Amino acid sequence: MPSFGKAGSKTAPTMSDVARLAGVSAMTVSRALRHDGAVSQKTRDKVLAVVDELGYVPDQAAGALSSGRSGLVGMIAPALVNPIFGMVARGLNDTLTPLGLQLFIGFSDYGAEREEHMLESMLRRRPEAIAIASDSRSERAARMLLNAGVPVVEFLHRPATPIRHVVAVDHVAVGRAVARHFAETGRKRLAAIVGRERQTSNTTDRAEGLREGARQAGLAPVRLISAGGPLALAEQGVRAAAEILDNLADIDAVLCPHDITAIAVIGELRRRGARVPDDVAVFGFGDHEVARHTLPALTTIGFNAGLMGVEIGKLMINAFEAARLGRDAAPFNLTLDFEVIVRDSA
Amino acid sequence: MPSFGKAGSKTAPTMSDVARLAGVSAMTVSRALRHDGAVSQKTRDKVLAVVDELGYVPDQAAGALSSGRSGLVGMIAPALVNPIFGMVARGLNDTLTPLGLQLFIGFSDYGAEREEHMLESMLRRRPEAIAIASDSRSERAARMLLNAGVPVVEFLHRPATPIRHVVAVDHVAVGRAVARHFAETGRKRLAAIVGRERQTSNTTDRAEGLREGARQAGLAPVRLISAGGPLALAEQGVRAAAEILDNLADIDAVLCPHDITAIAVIGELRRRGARVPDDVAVFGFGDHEVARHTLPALTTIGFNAGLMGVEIGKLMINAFEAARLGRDAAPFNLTLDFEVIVRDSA
DNA sequence: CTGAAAGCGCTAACAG
DNA sequence: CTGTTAGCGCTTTCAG
Repeated sequence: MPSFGKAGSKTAPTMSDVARLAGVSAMTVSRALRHDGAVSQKTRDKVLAVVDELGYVPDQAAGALSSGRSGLVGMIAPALVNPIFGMVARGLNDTLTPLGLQLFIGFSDYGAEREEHMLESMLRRRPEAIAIASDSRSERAARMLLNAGVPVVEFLHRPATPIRHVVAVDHVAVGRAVARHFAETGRKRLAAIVGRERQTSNTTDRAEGLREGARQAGLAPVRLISAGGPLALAEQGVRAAAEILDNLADIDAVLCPHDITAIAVIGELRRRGARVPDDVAVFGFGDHEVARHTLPALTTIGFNAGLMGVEIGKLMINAFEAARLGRDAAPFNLTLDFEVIVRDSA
Repeated sequence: MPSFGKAGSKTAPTMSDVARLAGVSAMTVSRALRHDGAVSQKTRDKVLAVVDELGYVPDQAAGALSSGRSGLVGMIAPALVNPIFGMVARGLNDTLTPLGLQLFIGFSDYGAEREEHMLESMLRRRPEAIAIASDSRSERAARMLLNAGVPVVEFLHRPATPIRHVVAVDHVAVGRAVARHFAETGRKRLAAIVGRERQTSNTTDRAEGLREGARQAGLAPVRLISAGGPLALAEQGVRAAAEILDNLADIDAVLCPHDITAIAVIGELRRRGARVPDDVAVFGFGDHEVARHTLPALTTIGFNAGLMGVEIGKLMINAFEAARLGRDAAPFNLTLDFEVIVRDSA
């Protein structure tokens, strides 16, 4: 009777346990399991039978250490509860899985400090590529990204000085498109809800576009409503609606950071007696799956978040290929289309 | 000038590089970095200075291999886009972070096969604990969980035969509570939207409770509407509403698997001329942040998903502690409270 | 408080 | 097609 490990011990079987029972070397087990190199069908079958019998699961930490490939791709996003990031993650994951790569996700909770921490713990795992959507970023985090030595893809929002690759939506253009819609539908005094004060983010970019558009259309200057802090999406809407009613009573159109926020704005506005869109037109962002079902149905901006994930993945694959050939992939800058979806709220 | 690695090479600095530059042994660097054992303040400072200068980031694969601790906790959930899981992840993550553990998340997309795959790739990383919410589960997956050798916490739904620990909501009780509400508000013919045919899941459990409650209240037998497949939440609602209008015209109350589904049901019902709640009362699940803001505001079931994550984490910590003492943590079975939140849709 | 030796479980690079 | 040898970069264990 073959023995491996101490009898009755709970330690997981190792590759040499499998090798011994299969009557081959550990190297052959390794090859059989990875479909690497050539292993005769007969040998492979025997190995796989033992693997199955033992319930052997290879230890990837050991494999990673030895091969220098962690099999991990990191993604850092501001929040998991924002479904846009969930969809991006899904698209990215689907693109990476066929390559044997796993997606490792971290949330920064919209904080530069937390993001920096997340990034550092992610780097400890030696990811083979990094996708990151930053809301704000510390200098140290930027430096880490620059020196990561692996492909970095910033997404959703194009930073002023990108690390290298970017897959984004042109948020300024979104803001302009929204301004155009508001102008065409007779709105005069626009407002935009933005995150708290920051260098620049997608909400401030859209606000900037809205401002430009408003100016061009000869409308009053756009008012900014700060949602303040990393609040839940709906909570931001409640605050913003209160702000409009209490301090910005002349506003007749508002652009929200997210559809969920827009729904809350509408709800709160209505609760306090204002009519939507009659008194205030409300514009969402993201075309969340419920946007078409609410009353009023949301006028919003749609873009393909899943595709965004897929494109991020393709960029990474491309960069891997370039690295394999000893080159650096040229910085790639992809702007995804968006769509103005006019429904009933604006 | 000290040298480490090949000049100009892009390989990340290792612990011995740090050690050499700091004039100490690698072991001392290791200790200084982990605040483990005793290192004089002076030595520690010197080490940290070098670490900073080099931008050294320890390789956790090596650490994991050597220490036998991966620093990872795995979580497997059906879908990332369902915000309930995002909130659980957040609570769990917050509980684990202070212990230096990272959460590694995988999505099964509501498929047993995918779940099995996810679980296997997760096991390769040797997680120190596993949280899993299964919609359906293969036998092999169940075996893997049983033999994982680390604490396993099943959550959200209590399976018929739990692996060990469970943190769940009593979905049958939820169903009964909903039936009670429907009965008290004069509804006679109830329906429940459930996932596709499966052994048992939280939607089928709630349907079961609804059925019991209806029977007790002397109402007609509950009709089941199969949402079919791993559809998006809203899409399920659209299908279900169509089913009601086309084939179940006498239904006057419906329980939905999720608030997002409920919103879609209401939207579609209304689009096709039915009134909510007058013709059909619609009950959601989850108390999503928008539930209180929609028109009509959603009547739904609320429970604290973040707390669920926290409790899962506490259970794990408890199990770690037990293991440290050479014992096995007794199976723990936690049922979280829920709340019937009556608003306008039912 | 610090260091030296040994090895975690795998895979790269050669041999045969 | 298969095996051997040598590490990967840390941490454990045991000395000092």
